[in-house]
Amino acid sequence: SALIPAKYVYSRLDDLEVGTRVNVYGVVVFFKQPFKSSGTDYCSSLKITDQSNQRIGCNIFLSKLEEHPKIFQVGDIIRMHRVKVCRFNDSVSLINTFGFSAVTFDGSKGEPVEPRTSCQTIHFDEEDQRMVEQLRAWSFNQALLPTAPSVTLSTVQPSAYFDLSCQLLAKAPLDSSCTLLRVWDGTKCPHPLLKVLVDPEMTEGPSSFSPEQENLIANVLVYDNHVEVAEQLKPGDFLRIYNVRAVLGSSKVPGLAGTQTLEQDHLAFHLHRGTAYGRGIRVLPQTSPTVQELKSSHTVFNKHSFAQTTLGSGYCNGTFLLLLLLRKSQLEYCHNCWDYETSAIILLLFLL
DNA sequence: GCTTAGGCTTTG
Repeated sequence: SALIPAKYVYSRLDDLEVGTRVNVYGVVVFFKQPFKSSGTDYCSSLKITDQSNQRIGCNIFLSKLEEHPKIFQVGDIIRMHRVKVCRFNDSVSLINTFGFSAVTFDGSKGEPVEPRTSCQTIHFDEEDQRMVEQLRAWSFNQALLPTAPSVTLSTVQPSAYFDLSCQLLAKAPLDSSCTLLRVWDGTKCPHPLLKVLVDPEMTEGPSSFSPEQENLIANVLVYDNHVEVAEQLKPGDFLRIYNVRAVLGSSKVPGLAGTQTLEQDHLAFHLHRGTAYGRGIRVLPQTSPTVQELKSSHTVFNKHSFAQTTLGSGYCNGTFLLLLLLRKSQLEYCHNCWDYETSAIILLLFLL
């Protein structure tokens, strides 16, 4: 009867028989955010392991992005129902089949066991609770979770590849294959940050910020396949940008008909084309520990909250810009500097 | 309509 709850049996990863359809639990040791395949679906590519120490590759094809497993970092735990065991070359891999479902969990010992899923009605019982806790304990002993503190704008080393957790403030397409994401994480980068000149008309979100804010904002250039993902992002979103590269030195920036000059010795951030090394962008939910941490440990999100920096309309907008302009002119009078940003503010004042 | 990808020796 449909009223009898399903009892799921989970296969160990060293006990997968090619051709069968199984349910599995595993710790994520590698993953790519869903990307467009050359077929009709998005593909999530990941590798998992369990107490058997086998490492099994999985490919999940689903047309709807929201149905893909919500994997945020290596060490996350994933449960998959109805995957087919395949053989590719000489190794066993898993692929989703009809009725597939995936649920993920934070992999840290002691964290509450909260299933992450887009599905409203998931099966989750005491056995699942136990499975997650056992995998967490095992994974902790195997040191499968990243232990080093995450890299921030204040600790990033030039020429490093790293995962950046941040808030998106504004974005602008620079050309057909490159989009600028203006982000901050609440920390101050010790290196001067690359400035990018963009057409305010093309910018989503504020097109200028106070000088104090500008000092905290990193410009991330995302290329090719990431442009499409960037289009879906909204200013205010919390993001993790995977395998972003910090580049110190001169940077050629596309846009404004190629007029942007090289800026020497500024730190630029690039998300290169492709999905190698897990390159990609993910929106983090408000409930994620990372977002909670960003909000609580860095007062910048409260002091200069996004709502306050977002330009409204009419009178308030004009007042905000006027104050911004006055503050800018005070700050810059001694430098005898009247930059593009100031000109843009004046232009906007006239338009309002 | 029943494939798609099958990490990875990055770099505008």
